[in-house]
Amino acid sequence: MGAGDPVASWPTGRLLSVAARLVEHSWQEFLATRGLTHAGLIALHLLREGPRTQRALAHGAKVTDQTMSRTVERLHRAGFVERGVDPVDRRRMVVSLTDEGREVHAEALRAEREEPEVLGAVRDYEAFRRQLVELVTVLGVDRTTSARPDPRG
Amino acid sequence: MGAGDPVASWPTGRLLSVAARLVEHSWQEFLATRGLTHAGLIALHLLREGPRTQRALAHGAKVTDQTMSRTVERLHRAGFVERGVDPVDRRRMVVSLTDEGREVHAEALRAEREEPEVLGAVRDYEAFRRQLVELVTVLGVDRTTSARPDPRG
DNA sequence: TTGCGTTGTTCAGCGTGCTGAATAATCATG
DNA sequence: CATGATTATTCAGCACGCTGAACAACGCAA
Repeated sequence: MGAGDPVASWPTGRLLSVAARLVEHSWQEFLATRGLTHAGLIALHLLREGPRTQRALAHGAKVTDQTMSRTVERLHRAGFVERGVDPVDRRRMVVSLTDEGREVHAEALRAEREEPEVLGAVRDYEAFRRQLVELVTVLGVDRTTSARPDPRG
Repeated sequence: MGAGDPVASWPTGRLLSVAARLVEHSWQEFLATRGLTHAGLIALHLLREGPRTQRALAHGAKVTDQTMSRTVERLHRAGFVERGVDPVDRRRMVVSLTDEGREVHAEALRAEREEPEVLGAVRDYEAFRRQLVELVTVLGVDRTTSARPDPRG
């Protein structure tokens, strides 16, 4: 029994963090058996409508460029994405899905739809999600390397 | 502008994870200037009513023993906790707050109360928190090393 | 063309989570 | 008392987030 700790007294950030871990944990088996990870899955998701640069992926996933760099590298090692230098701007890496990547992402979407079992714990699930989306949208305006508040003096 | 990524289509686990990061990020300055971290703060919080073993802390924080081991080690290095071997059971490490630890925790509590600015993004904040608490409570029954579902045959 | 600021990616290093495995102390048994 | 299982902690190693810094390619201006 999980006794003795009044979770209700935790700061919201910690609640979110623990909730995230617990929910993502329920995906571990699915992901592990496919050689995929949470971070990778979001990148795949962002690539579903066509190739993107790493920076675009980082921005879309709301992580830093550095983090996305490693995520893409991992996805590439696993064979889920292809990377190539953008001929127009050779600084850029253009990332695109492989067939395997597209396949595993489709499978994840299916599993996602079929397994909301875990979230049965939440009463008004839709409202809860809306609030999360709102929070992420408002706070997550920028999560890139250059996160200066005011570039102009 | 945070454009081009329909956050609303993300899986809930990822939404939680990003929300957690964004909210915790808003605490970074406070924590960094005190040589404290998110993980450490929860441990301090759990110690406010007296000494605890590391395992108890891990259980309370819903992390593994291994993770708590490092967290406590860091807190100790920073001078916020004292560790000692339990004379009754010499396997156990008994962790207790130092004066500095108690002080910084009190300060954090104050700051927490004064700065819900960030969460202004959430409409029904109290309901949101209740849902989080519920989620964590239901899913987070056990997060220890020994996570066998049913010890009895 | 040279020079310099900007941009896109990567490297280094740290904190926090995990799993698996080692170690040490305790408990339970013979 | 020896033996083995359990318990509490730690070590090793990985994933994923961050910051700071390095680097190459681009863009613009002199």
